[in-house]
Amino acid sequence: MDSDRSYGHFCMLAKTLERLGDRWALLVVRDLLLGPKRFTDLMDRMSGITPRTLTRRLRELEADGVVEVDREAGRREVWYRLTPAGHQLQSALGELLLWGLRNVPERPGPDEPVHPEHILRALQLQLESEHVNGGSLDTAVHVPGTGDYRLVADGPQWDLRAEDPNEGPADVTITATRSALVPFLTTSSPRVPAAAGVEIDGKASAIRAFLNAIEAFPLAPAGHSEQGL
Amino acid sequence: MDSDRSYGHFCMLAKTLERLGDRWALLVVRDLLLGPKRFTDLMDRMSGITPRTLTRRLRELEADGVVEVDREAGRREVWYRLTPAGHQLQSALGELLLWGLRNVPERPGPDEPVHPEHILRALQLQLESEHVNGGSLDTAVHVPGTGDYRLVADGPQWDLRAEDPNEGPADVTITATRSALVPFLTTSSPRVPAAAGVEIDGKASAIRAFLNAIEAFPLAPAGHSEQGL
DNA sequence: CTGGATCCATGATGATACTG
DNA sequence: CAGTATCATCATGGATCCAG
Repeated sequence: MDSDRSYGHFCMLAKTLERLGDRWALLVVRDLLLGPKRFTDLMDRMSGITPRTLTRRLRELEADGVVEVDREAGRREVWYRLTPAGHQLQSALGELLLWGLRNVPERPGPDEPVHPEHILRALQLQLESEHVNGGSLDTAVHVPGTGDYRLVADGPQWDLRAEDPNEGPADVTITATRSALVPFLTTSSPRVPAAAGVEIDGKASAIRAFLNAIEAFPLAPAGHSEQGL
Repeated sequence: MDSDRSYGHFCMLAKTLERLGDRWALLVVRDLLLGPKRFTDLMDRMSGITPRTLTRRLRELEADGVVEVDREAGRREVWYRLTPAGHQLQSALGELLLWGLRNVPERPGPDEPVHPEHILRALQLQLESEHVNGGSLDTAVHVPGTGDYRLVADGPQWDLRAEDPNEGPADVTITATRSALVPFLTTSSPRVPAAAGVEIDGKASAIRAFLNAIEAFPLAPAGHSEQGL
C-alpha cells in the first residue's frame, strides 16, 4: 500500500522532481508552452505515449498546479493549458534543451517522428544563446495542417509563439510541409529552400537576414567538420 | 527484449530526458556539483536510494558522459565526479530548484532527512535570484563531521563551494551541527543564533551583513504572513 | 569497513483494444 | 474526441548477502 514515490528529503530540487520527474511529464509542459492543446493534440506531439499515461500525467500536473483544464459544458473538446506556475518552467526547460543541444551527440534518425514546434524551439534557444542579433526580424513559419508560428527577433532576443490568425504580415514567411521543413532546418548550409521544397517569401534583404541568422543552427554534432561540402 | 526507454522523438529535450530523466539521476548530479564523492557519500545524501539503483544510475551517467569514475589501483575508495558536460547541468538544476522554491508549497517535515548542502544551495540561489547585494562577504559554514563550505558573495553574485582545507579565514564563520543549522536557516526571522545552537564568529559588521542578507531566504510558503511572531 | 551483487515484491509504464 | 479496460513487461524498493 505504500506507494511512496516521494524522495522524503528536505530538498526543494527533490520536491520539484517529485512533481515533474515522472516519465513524459516535462514533455507535456513543453508542448503546452506554445498554448493550450487538446488531448489529441498532445497525443500527436508525443508519439509513443499511451492515452492512459497521458491522462495520468495531466491529472497529476493538474493536482500539482502546473496544468489547468478547460471543460465547457456541451462541448466535446477539453483544453489543457499551463498555469502561471507551469509557464515558469520555461527557463528550466530551456536550460535542459540547451544542454542537450550541446552535449547529446545523437542526431535525428531517418524515421524519428518530429514536430515543427520542437525544432523551432531548439532554433530559438540556439539563436538566443549564441547572441545572434536578429534586428527586428519577424518571421512566420506556416506548416499547413500542423500549425503557424512566429519567430520574432528583438536584437539578440528571440521569441517563439503561435501565430495569431488575424495578425499582420511578417517580414519573412516560410511555408513548408512537416517533412520538408525539418530537413531544411537541421541540415547544414548551404541551405537551398527551393530544392528542399520550402517556400520563402518576403523582401530579399529580410530573407537574406533570416538565412544568415539560422547559420548559427548547426544541428550537426559539435566538433564535426563539414563533410558534406 | 525491447527495453526501449527512449522516446524516439527528434527533440533534443526528449533526448536530454532520456539521459537524465530516470529517478534519482538528477539528484546524483546535484550531489556531485560540489565536488567528487564516494559511493557511500552519495548513499548518505540520497537517503532512500538502494545501492542497486545508485550503481545503475552511476553507470548510465558514466556511459552518457555526465559522470567520470576514478578507480585507483590499490585504493579502496572509488571516487565519482562530474565531467565538464555534467557541470554544465548546473544552470538547469538551478532553474528547477528555483521553480521549486517558488511553486512547491510543501515545507520540511519534522523528520525529513536533510543535508546542509541542499539547504545552502537553495540559499545561494535564492539570494542570487533576489539580487541581494552581498558586497564581498565571504562566509564559511562548518558542519562538523559533515563538511565545510564557503558561500562567497561578489556583489549580487553568490557562489557556493566546498571549502579548501588550507584556505584563509572567512569574514564570517558559522559552526553548527546538522540538526541545528537547518532549523536556523529555514525558520523566518528573527533568527537568534545562540538560541538555535549556532555559533557565528567574525566582525560584528560582517555578521550583521550576513544575517541581513539571509533575510531574503524565507523558506515559508509565499503568501503566508508571519504567524510565529 | 567500502562498494557493490542477488532475490523477490510491486508499482509504473507500454501494447492493444474498446467505449460514452 | 477523450478517454477506459485489460494484460504484459520493466524499473524500482526492500532486504539480504558477499568480495576485496
